[in-house]
Amino acid sequence: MSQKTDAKRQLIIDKATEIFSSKGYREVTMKDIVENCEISRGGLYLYYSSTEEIFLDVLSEDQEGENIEDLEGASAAELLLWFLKEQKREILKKKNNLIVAKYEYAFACRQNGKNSGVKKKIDTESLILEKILVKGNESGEFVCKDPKATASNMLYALQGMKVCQGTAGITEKKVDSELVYMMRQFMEVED
Amino acid sequence: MSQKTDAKRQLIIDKATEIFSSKGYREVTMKDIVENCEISRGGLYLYYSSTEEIFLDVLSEDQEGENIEDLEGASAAELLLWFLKEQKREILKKKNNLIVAKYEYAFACRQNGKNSGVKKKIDTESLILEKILVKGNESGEFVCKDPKATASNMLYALQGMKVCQGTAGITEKKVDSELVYMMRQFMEVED
Amino acid sequence: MSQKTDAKRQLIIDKATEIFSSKGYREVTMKDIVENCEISRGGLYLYYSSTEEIFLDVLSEDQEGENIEDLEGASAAELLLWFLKEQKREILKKKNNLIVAKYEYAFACRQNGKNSGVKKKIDTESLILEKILVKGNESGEFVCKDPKATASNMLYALQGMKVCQGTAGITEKKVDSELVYMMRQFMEVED
Amino acid sequence: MSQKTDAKRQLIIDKATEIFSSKGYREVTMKDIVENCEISRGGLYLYYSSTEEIFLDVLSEDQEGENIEDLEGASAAELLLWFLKEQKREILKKKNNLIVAKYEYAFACRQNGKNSGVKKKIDTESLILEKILVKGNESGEFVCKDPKATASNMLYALQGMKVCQGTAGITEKKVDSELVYMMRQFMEVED
DNA sequence: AATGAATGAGCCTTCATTCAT
DNA sequence: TATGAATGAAGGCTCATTCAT
Repeated sequence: MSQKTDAKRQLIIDKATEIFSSKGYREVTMKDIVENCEISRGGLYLYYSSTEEIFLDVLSEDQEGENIEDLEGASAAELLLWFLKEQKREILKKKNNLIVAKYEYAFACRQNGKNSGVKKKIDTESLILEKILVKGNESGEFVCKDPKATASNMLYALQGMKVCQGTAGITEKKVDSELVYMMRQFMEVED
Repeated sequence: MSQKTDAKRQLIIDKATEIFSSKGYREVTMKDIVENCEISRGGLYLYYSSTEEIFLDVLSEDQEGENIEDLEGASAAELLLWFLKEQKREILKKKNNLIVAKYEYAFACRQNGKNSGVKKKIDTESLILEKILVKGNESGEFVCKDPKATASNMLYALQGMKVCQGTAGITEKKVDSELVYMMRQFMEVED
Repeated sequence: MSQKTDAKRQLIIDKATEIFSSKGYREVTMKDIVENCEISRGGLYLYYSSTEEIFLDVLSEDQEGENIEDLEGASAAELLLWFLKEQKREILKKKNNLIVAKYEYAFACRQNGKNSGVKKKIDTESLILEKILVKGNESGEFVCKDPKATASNMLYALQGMKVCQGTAGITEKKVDSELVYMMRQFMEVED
Repeated sequence: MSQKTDAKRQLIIDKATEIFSSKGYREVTMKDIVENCEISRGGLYLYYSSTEEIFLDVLSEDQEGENIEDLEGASAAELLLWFLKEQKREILKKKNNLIVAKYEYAFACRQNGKNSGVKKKIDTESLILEKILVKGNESGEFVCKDPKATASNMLYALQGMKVCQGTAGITEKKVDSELVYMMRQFMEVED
């Protein structure tokens, strides 16, 4: 019954998302998962054989639906705003915020010599941002001498905010002012 | 004998530093420590009663000697260079790099409602950097409209690089170009 | 399977009863229990998470079936004999005698500020005995001026014998002569 | 330095008495002793090599000075009062009450097949009490048909009160009324 | 005599994983 | 598929006891 199976799998992922979001990655045990999904110990192993496997599915699920908005024909400024809004949403998300879990997972991968996909994700985002900046330059919306460097710098700052959210915490106001600061480097922004 | 005791304690901290640096914070067990220091299970408990206690001492030790350089009478540019050099050193440090462990600890603290001291450290660094920028403005070395915002932005970017080092990895070249990018915002930099 | 589970639980209680009866309460470890039931270290924790929990179940089990006899319509003398016979049985019981364990547990509880239930048990027994004495007075079987005080005194003496059994030991003959002594205070007893 | 040695030994016994009185016998560790006496771990072993050894010395010390009163030429009633007062004192003693520790020790001994001396102590007390009763009979102070049985019964009741003190607790009023009840069996007592 | 660091055994508890049903 | 009892390894912690100084 693939359908039934999928429903079960989905249930696991949903509950696991909550768990990873509140406990991070390393702390979560198979027991945690079992006790929160309506499933038996043995049953869970029919679907997943480690917290890592589960986490990877949680991640895929989490990334789906990020690009839902239709941005065909959008201006560079619109694209940029959308991009930063997404970033802001991720940083400030109250429920099911996986930032800490992601970093813990990435740390664990690096220590085990595995590839966590973080590098790839950063590279992708970097490219997107760079393209947006280039487009803005061309359309005259932005004035950005070195789009590559600017994109890179922005991404590091965004990562800094994310990690800050997982440690000291960060307020929406702070995030906003940081985003404004970034944008001012290449465009006019009203406060 | 306090001297002997201190030597032992130092040995523990030294070995623990290596361990935390290679395994991060969460994964490390008292057993790991025991097996790497020439000490017995019970013996370790004479000095420390948890990995957290050990880690906190490792941190103190790690932070000692950061400010050794004599910076009396230095110019703003010199101070800034020193500050960034310290940051760069921390990011790229090959041996005993505690970045990952620090973040894992900070994450764990946040989850347990403890204070990891990260916020305080960031605030302090932010203040230092801001003062340097103000000083540079006054001496005419820098042109920086909003030192507070600039300092904040730089620190996030630095944090981003640190966390990147713990996940995807980062090259010296990349760090350098980021630092140059930052500095260009308020001063002339040759490549 | 609840049935299978119950069987296991019963096995644990049975073995534990033997252990507590031979080692008392304080000395018994989870390891002792594990090694005597055919169960694994972790397995035991599925049923009980401390020796105290196990002991409390051992006690309940031990007290079941104490009141089996049908005493409806019995005379005061019959009731008294039944009561004392029960006490005698408890004192002299060869197998699975939990007297020492009970006292050790009660001591431990007192030291920890917990309620061991001993007081309640004594109060209950005191009341039962008193009622029997009153009934005997009314039916003319006994002549007992102060049933409350007599009941209290008898219970202390019985407790004294119990504790004596756990320390110096006591013979059946001795118990019998004590019981006879007590009864003579308010009724005719042939040797 | 036998003198110095004795002082140290005395210190150990004094502190140990407090400890045994608050923790009972089984729970007390060599560590407890060490930490409460001003002595080193190794030092303690120069005097005693187990908690049992220490406890036995604590007991001897505790029993010394029990018979200080001069009872030469006392009447049976006086002797009895003195005896019961001593018992009452032991039961109600607030500070350094070793009742629980004694029972725990006696239980432990019985389980190990050792002789705890409890039996001997009871026999001795029984004999003393019996002699007092006989003497009272002869002087006409008491009317007690079977002094042996009465003595035995009284001692069990006293033991019952002691053990009760260690478990449920007992009030002075209760002890008093029990003592009065006992005495009424063979003498006139005003309330 | 005295110290207290050091040892290692022993018990506690939790967890990933298996397996009979 | 699904269950959940059972296992045993792993790590945490404490304690009696020893030993170099």
